[in-house]
Amino acid sequence: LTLAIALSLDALFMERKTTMTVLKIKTQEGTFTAVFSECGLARLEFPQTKPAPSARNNGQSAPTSQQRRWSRLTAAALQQVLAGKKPTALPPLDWSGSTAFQRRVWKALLHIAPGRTRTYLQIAADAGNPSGARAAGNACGANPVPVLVPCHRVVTANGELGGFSGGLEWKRRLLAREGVALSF
DNA sequence: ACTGGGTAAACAG
DNA sequence: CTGTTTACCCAGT
Repeated sequence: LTLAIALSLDALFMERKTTMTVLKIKTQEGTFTAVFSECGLARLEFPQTKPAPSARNNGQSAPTSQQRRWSRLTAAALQQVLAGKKPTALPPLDWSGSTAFQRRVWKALLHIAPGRTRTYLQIAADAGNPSGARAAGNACGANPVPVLVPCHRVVTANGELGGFSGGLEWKRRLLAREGVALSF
């Protein structure tokens, strides 16, 4: 019963899936891939070391002028965070499809200043669930816009690094840029 | 250093 | 709804 309802809702969502445009963003650290919807930046991918996995740069619709503007905002913000600074502006973020808990977690991440860290437990509390540290970790792992939404500033309560969707090397590098002393 | 119980959220079936 | 999987935490060995 509930399964059937879930399936039909899913079908509805699939039906109104918006077209995404994919743009490359060059930095000193490599070429990032940004995916824009009509609502804003939906995803940011780290430079791909190996092949070209984002298979679809081909059949995309041309970026709107708005999306080109968002792309410039994204590029500028990216440079600033990579330099260890707080970005002066962010593009609008498309968090559609995420849960309320995830959005609360991601919003809390935006309040962590460069050079500061916060634990999964603290983020869970920020998001309104003090016993949800593990769930907060899951939400961080599902963050579609790493770097700009600084999930790399979240570490474990016992002083370890925790995980990182883009690979722990990136997490270490980003924290080092911000002057965070790493003891691992 | 390791283990086990507690805990929450997303997901597949 | 049940089971499985986590980027966790804490108190015991």
